[in-house]
Amino acid sequence: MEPDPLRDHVVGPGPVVGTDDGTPDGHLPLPSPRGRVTMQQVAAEAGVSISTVSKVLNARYGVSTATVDHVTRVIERLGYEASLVARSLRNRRTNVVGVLVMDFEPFSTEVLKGVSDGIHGSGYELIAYSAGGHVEARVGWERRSLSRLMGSLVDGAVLVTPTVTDVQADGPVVAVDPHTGPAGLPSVAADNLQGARLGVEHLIGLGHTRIGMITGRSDLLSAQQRHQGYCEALVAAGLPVDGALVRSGGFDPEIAREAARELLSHPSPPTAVFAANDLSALATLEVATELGLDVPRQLSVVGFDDIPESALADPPLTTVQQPIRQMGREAAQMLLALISGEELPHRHRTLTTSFRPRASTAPPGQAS
Amino acid sequence: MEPDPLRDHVVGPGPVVGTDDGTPDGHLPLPSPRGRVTMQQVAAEAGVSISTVSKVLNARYGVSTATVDHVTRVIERLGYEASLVARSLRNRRTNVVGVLVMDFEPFSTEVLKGVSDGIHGSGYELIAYSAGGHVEARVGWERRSLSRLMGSLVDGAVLVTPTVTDVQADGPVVAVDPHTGPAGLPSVAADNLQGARLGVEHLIGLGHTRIGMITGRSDLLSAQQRHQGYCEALVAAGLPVDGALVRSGGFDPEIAREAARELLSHPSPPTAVFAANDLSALATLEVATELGLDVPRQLSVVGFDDIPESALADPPLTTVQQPIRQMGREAAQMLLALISGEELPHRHRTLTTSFRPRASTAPPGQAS
DNA sequence: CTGTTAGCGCGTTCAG
DNA sequence: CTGAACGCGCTAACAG
Repeated sequence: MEPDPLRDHVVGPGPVVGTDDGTPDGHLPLPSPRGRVTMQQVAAEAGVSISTVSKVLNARYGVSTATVDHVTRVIERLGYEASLVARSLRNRRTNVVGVLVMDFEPFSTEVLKGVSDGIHGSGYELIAYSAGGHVEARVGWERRSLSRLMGSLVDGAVLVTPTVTDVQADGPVVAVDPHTGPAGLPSVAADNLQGARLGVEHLIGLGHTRIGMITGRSDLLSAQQRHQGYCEALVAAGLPVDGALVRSGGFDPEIAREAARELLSHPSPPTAVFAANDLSALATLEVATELGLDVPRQLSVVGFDDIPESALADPPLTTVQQPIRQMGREAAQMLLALISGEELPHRHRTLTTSFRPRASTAPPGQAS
Repeated sequence: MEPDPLRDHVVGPGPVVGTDDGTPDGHLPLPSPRGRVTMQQVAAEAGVSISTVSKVLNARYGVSTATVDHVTRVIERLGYEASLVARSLRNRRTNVVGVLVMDFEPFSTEVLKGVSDGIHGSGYELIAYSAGGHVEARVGWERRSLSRLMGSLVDGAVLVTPTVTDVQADGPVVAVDPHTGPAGLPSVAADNLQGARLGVEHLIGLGHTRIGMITGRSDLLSAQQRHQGYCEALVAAGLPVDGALVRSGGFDPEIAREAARELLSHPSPPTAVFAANDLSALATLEVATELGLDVPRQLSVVGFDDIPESALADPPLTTVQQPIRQMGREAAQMLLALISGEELPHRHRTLTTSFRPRASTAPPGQAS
């Protein structure tokens, strides 16, 4: 525990680690014995055959204790570890589950944490994969990812906000915040309809009558339901549903920013905005600041999700909480059940949402 | 945009998707032609050979336009996508970078977001891998993970809070929040020493004289430096450094909770606690609540990290901010440079920290 | 008890 | 212009 002043103890630049066996131009990537230790090398070093090493690794019967000991020692010394890839190619089972996301943003990473919780202690390892937000493949990324991973790298997968509904699951797959349409995949979702009503009713309760909305990715059930909840709450309060106050934000900060700009530049702008997710709400807050609008005195903003970031906003965002992390946990449990061939008690799980008042909402017209 | 009332449109339980071709007991996992579409099938369907399909996929010369067209169509129709695993095994390059973490907790997921930002538009895909917090392998998990992935699945890796220093990098590797000891790996870190001083000086400035600390994982440079900063700040203010007020929390909520309990049950307990990371600080807040202590009136708490969750705490946590996400970005850039064989301008990058006052600190003795 | 052999799915020569 | 053959690292049958 003796604190030692090692900082900046830089031992010279040294040779860069990079492509040490310079394969000049991707011309002939010879399988030169690089850093990776393979079974081949272990076998050679130990003076046994490859299959013996394999047997030792997998604790198969038919190997003398002496050999086991010897090989084990060599493995230790060489720091050998089986290549996940090679093993996956050979075996049907990999003991790895995947979380497939379009991008690593707050929602998907919260789900990831939940899935991580959910598989804890199950002996499974976890891989999260993102196709990198390639623009060309915004629709259908999950089919691509699934094809690339499922059945070879992972035993099952959790799909976060998939863009299509007809993902022919070649294996155990669970969707979180699923696509709209006849429920195909087993899924976990929040009660978006009720949540949206909670959020909008709060604004109505404060006295707002011109309430705008920035909607989400129109292909997602959640986005549709949040929009529907918005409409229902307005109707229930006897307020008109004005299409001019609704803009699409696509669950995307950039698009939402543009939507907010349009909404707030309206001749008679809304005094409150309900955003379909927190990222859009946060974007709205930024736009409001740009336009010199004071939140919440001149503009109220309500989000949806309650991602951790929303509390960091200025002002802290009033939002509708959905238990994202728990959704991940549930999805993990369903997935594990599917993998082990169990019957699911329910193919679709809906968790309740709750209202989280913070500081981005207030009664209208305090500007005067 | 027509909201449609599809919720709970459950189309009956239906047969579970599970192990459809029931391999009874893992006995003989025959390579039965399962869901996954392979090149073999594409070739058969298109009436060409496998290699032709491969050439079409990789846009190689030597295939007639007609064939290309035909094969492409079949690929489309079958929804074929090359298996990442098989391809990785064959090729040296995979166009995938990895983020290797011990566990998916707030810090590592923030780094993940940063890396994701950093590789955006580079054409690389991103995989995050966690060995699942297997208890047996708490030390040395990174060597294991690295061996399993590097050189076959990923072209390079970002290691988050590695436990050992001698990771013989068989390839491009960058560490975030590195291990203590002579700087081996290229790394990205925050100025922990200064940050810790900022946090403790704040407490001293408020008038605290009995300031406890919950330290971090003693093998990490960051933890050591934060402890050192704590000591230095006390000494600089002429305060005694009391070992009885220091407990190890190991950057782990459970351990930290225990440490906090001990610290606060001390005969003459500290009036303020500086925790080596936010997770520990959050645990301390919980313990304080359990013990009926009012924060910040009876106890002040300062954390370190500024993970998004810290603002959600009750009360919102005063902490030292380190730019975690940016650290991920920097690490990604360094990694990409290493992969493409460039020389690094600097092997070690240190980012500055800043103080984030929130509501978990106040002058001492307001309880009276 | 140990070594040999045959692929897993794909990319890449090298002959037809 | 196309197809057969080989090997990436590993595992599971089958011989020795």
